[in-house]
Amino acid sequence: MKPSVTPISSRDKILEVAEVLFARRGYAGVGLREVAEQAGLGKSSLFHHFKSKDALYGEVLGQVLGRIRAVLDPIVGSDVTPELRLEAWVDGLVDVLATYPCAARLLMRALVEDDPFGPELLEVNAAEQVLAGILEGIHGLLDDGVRQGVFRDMSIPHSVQTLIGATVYHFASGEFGENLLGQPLVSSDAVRRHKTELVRMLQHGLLA
Amino acid sequence: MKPSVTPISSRDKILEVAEVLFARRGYAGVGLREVAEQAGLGKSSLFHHFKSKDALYGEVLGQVLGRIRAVLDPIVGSDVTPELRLEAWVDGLVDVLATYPCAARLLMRALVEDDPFGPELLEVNAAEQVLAGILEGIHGLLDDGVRQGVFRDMSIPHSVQTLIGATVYHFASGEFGENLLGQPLVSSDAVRRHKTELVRMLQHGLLA
DNA sequence: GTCTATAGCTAGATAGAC
DNA sequence: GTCTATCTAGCTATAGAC
Repeated sequence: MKPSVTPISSRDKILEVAEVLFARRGYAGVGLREVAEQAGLGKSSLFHHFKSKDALYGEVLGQVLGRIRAVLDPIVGSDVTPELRLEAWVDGLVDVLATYPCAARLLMRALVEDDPFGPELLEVNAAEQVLAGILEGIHGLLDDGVRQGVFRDMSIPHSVQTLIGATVYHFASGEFGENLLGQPLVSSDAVRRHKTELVRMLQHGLLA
Repeated sequence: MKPSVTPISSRDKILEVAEVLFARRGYAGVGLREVAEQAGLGKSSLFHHFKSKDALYGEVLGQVLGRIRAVLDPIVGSDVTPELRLEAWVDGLVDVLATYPCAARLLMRALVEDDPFGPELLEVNAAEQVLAGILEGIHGLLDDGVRQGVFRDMSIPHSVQTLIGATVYHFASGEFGENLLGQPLVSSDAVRRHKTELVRMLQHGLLA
């Protein structure tokens, strides 16, 4: 019998704990000592797997963005009306953000940074590319809808911003959001509710 | 003749530069050495005006939240329909975020923190109170609208989150948002457009 | 691939002269 | 109210033994 928990490589373990820590306290708020401790390694051993803190951060970000893109790409490429595609896009994004609770915070932190992705670094540029792909997808989706007359005329960039804000921020809001809601952000009830509210807002606004 | 630029106290100068730096790089990303330099003081002199970095951060946050609340409180207390009040609320919030470009970033960073406001500290608790007041205002506004039948039935906390995300995130998105829009976030054109898009979304959603 | 040791620097905060 | 000097502790990163 194989062990029920597959042992993972040190590299993956580092990525795993770094993801949690960067999400919780941001790039500058995390020291590699703590990452190493939680990964069960000496601090210096990190540098065997990642050549710098920036590189580690870039890989963490790229990994998270990759998971998101893997969910959204099939949706924007699917063969249904823009209206249904948008609904599925929101549904998929909310699901993936609720599934990986670090994702929203990492992404929100990155988007709010001055220089969104840090230095000119291989790992970092890769992450940027993935994000660009995601944006292209939702931009194209909205554009389709407008050109087919399904969506009203709109400023697509502003609507993309609104979509990001309404979805990513919500799951990035941590304790604050949970206090507001009175329940965990990722509880199945809260997730369902949030989807409903978003879709209704996108379809008909707030008016009765 | 008095000088055209009123000289400000060291204390105010410190708050001024700290606001910019905390907004740009977050609490952990800013060192007091840099704050002191930009304020034209030695590092130790900061501790004469603020007893710790936490206290300085708390005051910066409280000041910014105070400015926002000063704009929104009269609006939620005004004597018009919930629909018009919500429109004015969005209008006012967007204006104040566009007027003080640090505000959105500081606020978004604070909301995404684990522990939204840091340690149990006098200055920090004050900031929390101001935020609580702002939230109470918008909550009451939405509640009024629902009870009067002007707004559809909704989860008010989720809608508050969506409103925060759609407004605060947008102005906190810095370079990323400007690249997406192709123009400065706070240009009068972009601000006008964003207001229009938000109000239309809140009123009628995206559908044609 | 992991370790100890350490370099070189910066952090927040304090003491005490002026 | 501002300064210099200093403390302790943290940081990223490297060198080199095992």
